[in-house]
Amino acid sequence: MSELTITVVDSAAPGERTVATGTQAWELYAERPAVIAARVSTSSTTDPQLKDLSYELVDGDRVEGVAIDSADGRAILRHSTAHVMAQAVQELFPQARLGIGPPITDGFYYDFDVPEPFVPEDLDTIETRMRKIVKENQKFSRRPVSDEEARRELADEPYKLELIGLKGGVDEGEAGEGASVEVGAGGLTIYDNLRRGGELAWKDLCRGPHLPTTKRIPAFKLMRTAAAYWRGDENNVQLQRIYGTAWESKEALAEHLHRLEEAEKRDHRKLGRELDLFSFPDEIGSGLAVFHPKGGVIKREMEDYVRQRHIEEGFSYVGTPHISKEGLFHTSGHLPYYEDTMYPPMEVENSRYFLKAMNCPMHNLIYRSRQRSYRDLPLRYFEFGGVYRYEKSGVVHGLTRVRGMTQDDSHSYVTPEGAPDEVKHLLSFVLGLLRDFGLDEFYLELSTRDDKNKDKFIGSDEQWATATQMLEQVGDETGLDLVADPGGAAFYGPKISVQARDAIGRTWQLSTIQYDFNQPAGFGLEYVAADGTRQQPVMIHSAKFGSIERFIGVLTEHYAGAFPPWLAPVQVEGIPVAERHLDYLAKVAARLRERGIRVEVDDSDDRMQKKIRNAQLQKVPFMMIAGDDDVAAEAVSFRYRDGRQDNGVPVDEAIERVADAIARRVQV
RNA sequence: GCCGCCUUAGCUCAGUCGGUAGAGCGAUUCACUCGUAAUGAAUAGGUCGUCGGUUCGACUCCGACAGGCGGCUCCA
Repeated sequence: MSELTITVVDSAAPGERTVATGTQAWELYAERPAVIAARVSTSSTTDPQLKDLSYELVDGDRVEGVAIDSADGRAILRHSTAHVMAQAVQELFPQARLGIGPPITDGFYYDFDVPEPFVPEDLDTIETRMRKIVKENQKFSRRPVSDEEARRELADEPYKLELIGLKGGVDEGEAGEGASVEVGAGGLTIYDNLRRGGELAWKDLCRGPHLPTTKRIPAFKLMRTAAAYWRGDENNVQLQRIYGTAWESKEALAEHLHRLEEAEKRDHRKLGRELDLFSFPDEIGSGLAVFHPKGGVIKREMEDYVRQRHIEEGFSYVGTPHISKEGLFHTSGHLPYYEDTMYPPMEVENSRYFLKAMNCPMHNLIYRSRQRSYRDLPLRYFEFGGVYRYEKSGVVHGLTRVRGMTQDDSHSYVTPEGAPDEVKHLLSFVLGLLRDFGLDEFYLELSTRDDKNKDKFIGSDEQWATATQMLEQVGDETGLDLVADPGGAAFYGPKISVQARDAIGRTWQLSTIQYDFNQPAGFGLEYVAADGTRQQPVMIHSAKFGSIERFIGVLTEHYAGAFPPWLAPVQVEGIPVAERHLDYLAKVAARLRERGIRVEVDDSDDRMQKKIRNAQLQKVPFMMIAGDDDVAAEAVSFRYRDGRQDNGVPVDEAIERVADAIARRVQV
């Protein structure tokens, strides 16, 4: 039994004191957890319930209490729940062999090798068994073992044996955030689940830490099953994975499930149908979006604004075709890397044509169409380029992962010395644009070359180092968090990408700024420098939204379909109280239309309450209602999406109010 | 691409043991003319995803394909 010291933070008498050591401490902890006032957050110390839920963090021989509602605490809770699940699975399916079972964001999973995949009913059975194990209050008992002992004890677990062989090299935490649950690093440990009286119920090779006992799991639920490749490699066998979630209280679990429901309500695929924005007809093909009139409005408004902003920032709007002979993609260097993600080529008059998957090669040809001087630089091209990528069938997802998309693609050609300024300029431009669309929480990601697989990337060590360093510096200057993404670079150069957080806290990779020293070489791009010599420009790729389709999907979820007025497909819905007010509203609507405002008047024979409901469900920002009182006063009555009302607003003022909200691009 | 699940009216979904189908919403028509989230009635609407197989008979069982969903892998 390892040495154990329990330290206590007493809120009444500040300072730590040791209350027990060794076996005595273990017993004290297991039997009377509430006695141990653990090191919990200020808000929790007054809550006896939370105190009771605090648990130990095993770090060598030292034990500290940690609040169960902290990030670390939840990770340990979830990992412990994963153990309980694995125990339940092995009790019910003795043939099941164990993979790994780490905590992830909001939950946990455990992988199993089973003869038959789990069916939904199995989850219920497993969950029931888990509740029994929790109720039994089994003790998680840590036991350091030698390699040999571990091999002997886990002889039936081939995957665990493989992990032992990789001691120190496998990190279960890799699969998600939260506690890093390394197997091995400092010698192996086995966790025994002991029933009352010390009878061994189950064991697992694991570094821990865990809760003291299973009863300390307050609330959990199994979510779904899925297949996953062993150790994440598609050449390996697929194991059956069960996902679950666990929380510090029943309430927290309920809140989590509620959040999932809310997220589901804003799913752009659902809203896209309900708001009649877009569809994916089977007849056209997977991942190929069709925009309906209302989605078309959003797309057009977006594109118009984005085009205007690019022109203001010194870009020239260009246009290029959707297909090209294959030679172009050889010149650019793309073909060997991406042929399997391009649609198969078509043969025409002895040439092979590809649907383009990127626009840069064509922009390079515009650059090369005449001689360029250093005085011309930076030269900036921009277009909405339709590109097609033959994504694997299993990855297509609504508008966020499609096979045909419109990239807001731009390329800046600069002198090598001018590159840092250009990147800086692009970065601030991008962030400004995203803010215009209501996104204002960001962090940056710096994607660099994978130094272990240098052959996957073109260019010299020095080129990569210089470019990477430059991007890093510019990224740092924004003051935003800069997260490293080793190996995530394009084959032609490193990139900075902007990750934006949406209204419910999810992050999306949107803009990318990519440094490219390779395509200019491949295309033989040059400019005449001040000294008359020919020099090679640097090319900087940038997409502000990645793709228009994807961004519309993200915005739909961000706004939950309630687009700000300037983007709303219908900006004003005219609702007559009775049929006799229709003519009056039609005249008001005509005046709105003169101002370029998108207005509809509901002339159906529904009751006004129903019309309001319909407009509300369509998330129209302004409902303009007119009845006898309004007609008499030459006024209208507003109802907004949040239910606010504003009665008897004079027509002139009402029109200005709507026009103003649209012009200012604000949310209402 | 891989694993599992799913596909019935425009939408959301029922459909028992293999004997060719139902509801609500929506649509259409009629009546009602109403002050801030659903007025009432009637009518229409289906090769049960597609193709093939088993069967006297297939929405139902089997297979292939297409599309979708959840993951894995991938994401220039």
